[in-house]
Amino acid sequence: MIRMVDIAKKAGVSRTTVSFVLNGRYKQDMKISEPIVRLVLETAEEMGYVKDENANAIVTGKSRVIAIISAFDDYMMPTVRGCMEEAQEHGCMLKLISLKDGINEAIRKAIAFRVGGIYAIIRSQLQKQIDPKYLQLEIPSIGLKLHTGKMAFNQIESAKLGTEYLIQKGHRKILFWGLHEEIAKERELGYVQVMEKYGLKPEIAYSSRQNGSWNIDMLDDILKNRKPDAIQCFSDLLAFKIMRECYKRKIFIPDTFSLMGFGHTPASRECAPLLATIDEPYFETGKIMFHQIYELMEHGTYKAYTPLIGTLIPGETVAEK
Amino acid sequence: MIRMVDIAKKAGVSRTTVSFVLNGRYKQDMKISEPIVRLVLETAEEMGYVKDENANAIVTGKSRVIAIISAFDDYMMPTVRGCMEEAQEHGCMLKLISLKDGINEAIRKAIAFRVGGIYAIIRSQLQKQIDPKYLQLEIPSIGLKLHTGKMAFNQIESAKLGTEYLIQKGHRKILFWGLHEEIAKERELGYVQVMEKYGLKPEIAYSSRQNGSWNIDMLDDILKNRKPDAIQCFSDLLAFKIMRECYKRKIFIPDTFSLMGFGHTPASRECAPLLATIDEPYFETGKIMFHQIYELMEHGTYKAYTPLIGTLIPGETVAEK
DNA sequence: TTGAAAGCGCTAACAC
DNA sequence: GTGTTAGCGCTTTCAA
Repeated sequence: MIRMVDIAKKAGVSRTTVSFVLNGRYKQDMKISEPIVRLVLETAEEMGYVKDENANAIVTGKSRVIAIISAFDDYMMPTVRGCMEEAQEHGCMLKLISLKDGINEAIRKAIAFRVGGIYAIIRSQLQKQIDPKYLQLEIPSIGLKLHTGKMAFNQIESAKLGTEYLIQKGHRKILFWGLHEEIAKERELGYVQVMEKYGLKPEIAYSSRQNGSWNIDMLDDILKNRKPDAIQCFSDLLAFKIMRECYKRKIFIPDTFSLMGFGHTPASRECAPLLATIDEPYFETGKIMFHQIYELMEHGTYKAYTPLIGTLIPGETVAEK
Repeated sequence: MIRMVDIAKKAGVSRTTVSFVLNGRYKQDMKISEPIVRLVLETAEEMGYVKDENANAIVTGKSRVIAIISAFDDYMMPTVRGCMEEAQEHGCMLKLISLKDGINEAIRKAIAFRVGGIYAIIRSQLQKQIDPKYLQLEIPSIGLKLHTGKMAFNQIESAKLGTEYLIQKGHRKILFWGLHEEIAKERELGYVQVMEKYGLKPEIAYSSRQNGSWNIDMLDDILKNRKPDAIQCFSDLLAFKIMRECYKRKIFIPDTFSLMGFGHTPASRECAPLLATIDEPYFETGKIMFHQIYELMEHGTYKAYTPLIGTLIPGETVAEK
């Protein structure tokens, strides 16, 4: 591996000169003659010099590495990619740390590598387990303290898009199929607000959790008795369950009723018929994550970003009425 | 950040002693008294000492960081997770480098951080673009040189599982729907071998690429004239396309014909009806990736692993005949 | 403009 | 068993 001294030797200048040139400091403090600057730059290039960022970090005490601590569920790749690409744009790198050995061990690993910042995407349940000594860390972090680091996404406004779309397509009797859980409730709120805005009566059905999935036993009752024009689901996954049940019963969508999901999950792009849904901007979210932690690293503070609003993805499950 | 000297001072011993104790070297070369060992260990623990891995890497010239270079497509999260978890098991960390700025810039970044190893998951197209100077790198790497780093997966044997399953379910007239491309051809081979083993006549249809997807215009002809009991697709994505076309025509699956995919993509777990398919072990693949690069880092060589065979995922698209 | 020298946190050879 | 010392690749202060 070629070092600064090697360049200095070959170019016939001192190590300091090389350092100054390579760090662009010749423009400010130090005035180094144009030809020498060029000579050094060319020699470095020609020798294939690549600065050792670790040595650099040790001496400056500043690292451009950001640790992401998370369970890295399958759907998170776009988020990670967004964060990573934005990081690279700013000369930073991402180090991934899994929660496999617990949150405290994960933090320890981040410290061991003296990362410049930590972004944790973890449940508040885990936040509570963090060893207090890690909460007054010298390393800038987001997501370790309770109720920080929630990814910025406006559930309410995003859900509204779906309801607006259904109404615009001529549906009036729209049922929201939700869950008694925080995020589902926010989406429900968006639905209710739009319905009321149009003077329509909100109708809501709730599933309960049933070993990892949700129970949709009331489907037959809903279709036979409540007969909605359209069903807006709090999530794509629920919509898929409904689609499967309908397929079994040979009930066609959107012939019998229109269907709207939420999430724009990979399956919504492949299923038959293609599911109308709301895209959650995971990639953009990753970018924002980076900007937050970067601001914190650079200026010691970060501003809460305006939560993102999703995008309506029209599909084949919504009929024109 | 607390350092070794701080421990030495507090414990009243020398820096060397601390270093030896903390690196477990007191067991071999140096004999350090039991009470001192304990004293040092306790002091370190109590002061919340975390060794600086970067400083360590600089002086030993060995880094336990592995760079993964890839486009990080959405489906790759399980692979990354498998690799990461296995890495952590062995005290290593993963650094992700995107291909956003090109393969050479990605390699440069890996070098800049003096990573211990590089695993690139890139197309041979990109491998050809690599600056030759990076091919005689001092850093152990897999996937940079042409035709290395292919993830270990036995397409042929995995595809066989699907055909065997269809036959076992009573199907005889099975059509393989493939593509004139390498991986699809391997899967086709598996199908052909099983068909011949049972004395059945292989029948194959080929799609051609059509702006990013595949054309399935021959579907009607196949259903009307060739009338297969079952169709085995070279990939889930093709199966989904077929399912969508059938839905439009109100042709039911598996009533009219059985359908088998390949890949166990997220959509296959949600679509109506649930698609029978072959699981590609991405998580396991990630683990193997780690072991390969780790072996290379530790012993300068790695053995080709026996390619993994997928797992049959029964679904609702295959009927009992 | 340039060079010498100290220092970042750590390892390791060597003498005590 | 323990302390001294040099050195890893880099930055940065201070003189020249």
